[in-house]
Amino acid sequence: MTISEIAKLAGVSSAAVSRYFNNGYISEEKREAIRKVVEDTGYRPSLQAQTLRTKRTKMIGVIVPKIDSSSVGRVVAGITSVLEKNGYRLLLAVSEQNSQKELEYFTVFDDKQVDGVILLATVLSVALKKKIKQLSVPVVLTGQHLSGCNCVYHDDYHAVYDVTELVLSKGRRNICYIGVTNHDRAVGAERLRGFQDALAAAGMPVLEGSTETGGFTVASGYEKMKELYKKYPDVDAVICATDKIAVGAMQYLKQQGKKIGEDVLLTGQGDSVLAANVSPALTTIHYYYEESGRKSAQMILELIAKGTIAVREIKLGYELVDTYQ
Amino acid sequence: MTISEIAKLAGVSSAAVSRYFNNGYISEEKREAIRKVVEDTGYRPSLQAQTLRTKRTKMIGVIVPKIDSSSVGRVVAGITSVLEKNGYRLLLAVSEQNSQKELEYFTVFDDKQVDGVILLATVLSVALKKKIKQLSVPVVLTGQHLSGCNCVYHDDYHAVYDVTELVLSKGRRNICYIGVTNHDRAVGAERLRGFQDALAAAGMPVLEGSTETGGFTVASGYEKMKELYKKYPDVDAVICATDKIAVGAMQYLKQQGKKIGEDVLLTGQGDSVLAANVSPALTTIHYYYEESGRKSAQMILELIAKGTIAVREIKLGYELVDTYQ
DNA sequence: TTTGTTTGTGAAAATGATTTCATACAAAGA
DNA sequence: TCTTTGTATGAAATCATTTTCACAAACAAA
Repeated sequence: MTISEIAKLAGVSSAAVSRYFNNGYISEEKREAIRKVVEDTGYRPSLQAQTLRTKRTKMIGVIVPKIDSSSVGRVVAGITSVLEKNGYRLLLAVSEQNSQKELEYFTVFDDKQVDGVILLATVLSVALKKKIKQLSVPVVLTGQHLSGCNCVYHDDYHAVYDVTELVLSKGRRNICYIGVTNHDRAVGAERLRGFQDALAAAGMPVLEGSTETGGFTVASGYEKMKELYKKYPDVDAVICATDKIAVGAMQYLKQQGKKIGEDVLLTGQGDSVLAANVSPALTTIHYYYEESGRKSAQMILELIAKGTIAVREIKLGYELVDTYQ
Repeated sequence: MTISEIAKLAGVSSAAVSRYFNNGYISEEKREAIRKVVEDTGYRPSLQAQTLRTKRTKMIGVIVPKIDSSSVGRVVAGITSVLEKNGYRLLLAVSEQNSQKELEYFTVFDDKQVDGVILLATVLSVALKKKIKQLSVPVVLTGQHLSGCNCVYHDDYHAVYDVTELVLSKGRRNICYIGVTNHDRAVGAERLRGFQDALAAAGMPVLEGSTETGGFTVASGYEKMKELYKKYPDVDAVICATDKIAVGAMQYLKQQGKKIGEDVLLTGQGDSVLAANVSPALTTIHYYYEESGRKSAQMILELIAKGTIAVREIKLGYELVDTYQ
């Protein structure tokens, strides 16, 4: 079924049918005739043809570092909920934390494949930043702050600052930290800085070699905890950059006979199902992942609708989930 | 940059340029001229126009019940890996376990939006089955068996049969079961049946009210365990349909002072990160989720390439992960 | 020499919509 | 009365490609 067949059946021109669908001028009489034919035939305009003509694909490209992650899942859920209400669809690309792939997907999306791109970023390489600036479709960055670029991110710094203060307030003094690469500004650099500044503000030195850097996995948490423990057997608290890392650390400490929550306080971040169900449950930080997804989606739709708007950088808050009360 | 501009620059017709890209007849001389111009301009054909003309979108629609799930994540990762190698992209739709939405997405995808659909199914309603049959693009069903329909699924029945035997072999006799709705054939009905048949084969009765049915969440596992415990305070093993459910059950049993792995054996399914990191680690079943994704993707690409082929129903195996040795 | 096959070419049709344009009528305002 | 404005219409152009078609040339087989 094409628009001209519908037009013929309704006794009007194809332009009239197009106007019928796009709120153009159309008399009540013809509107009714078209409505009837459309209803009878179940006709729906071809999206491909619309796209070719209007240059709008009604799709948003979403690039995620990995799919099997609770934080990513929550952000995507937020994005989906907004896009759906607005008749947009989500084209998913999984970069597998490979910056080369990330760039490739950007190129693919630039090719008028999508009307906008939401990037759940980890590492913002120079090449990536450059690409973002020169992309022909609007971009929203989620999870990282990049000044001059539309983004929605979390207050990682203050979150970790607060959780470190919390640990200090419980009298802990031998505090270690397990984080991730500084190339990841939000999860790596900012969280570490929050830890360091909170210690400094309390007049405590950051102990030599008391911070370790590893990957995003349980296994990495385990390994890094092992190394810390060699250097600091009297460690009484460990702040971790993610829940998974904290769970790995917990495994190692338990093996050493440490009682978590008593001998050693352990904190994660992300408020995942995992954090709530290890025992004892992890003290963790709840970030508003769904909200960041919703905000990102709203922002990209706004950018598409209004062309360029003033750059907005949205910082979301957090909640402390304290299980050691 | 359009194909005719390229043609003009290369001194050939637009048809020649099209043939250049699509392996049609073209002389060495012109091929070289076109190659040069294409290289200089960085021209890439418009996907929208190609789609309109060829009716091929180079996209596969993937419908998932939810995104924040480790099993779904793993299947999608498998799908992505195969699609990517073949120049296809993945259009993701999240049904949020809402069968109405599932149907809607099917309709949207049917509209020549995608070249094929992979459905990670939970409940196969009559309406859904009907829709699958009459869809104009090929469909592959993942995670559920539907005879006469291309599908990739797991041997849920024997997996649970085996794990139940394992529990029996450890001398347990008061065994309960927490599952999910029978409307989900694979996770609900088949797994329960495996449990029941294993008991029957061992000459044991399935105790009155010893099987509970709830949702897919930790909270549901907790609640259902509570109810079972009221009826069977001397329960010595609980088989659960998923890891999350098992973790919920574990929480309740621990609160009752039960030692997991001694007083009560507890088994989950899915071999998730969660299962490995609660303590004690859950005995669980590893299903080949990534493989099911890869197989599904291969199948859908084959269906697209060759038109209809003989229906294939692929059953994948499993591994027992026994932590109570 | 004729016939057939393979290779090569560009003009033009086709894909299915939106949008521009030219035109027309009626009502409102000056 | 004359001009403006808003509503309404369909023919035709447009979007960027692939595909069909008609036609040639080259070469082999009959």
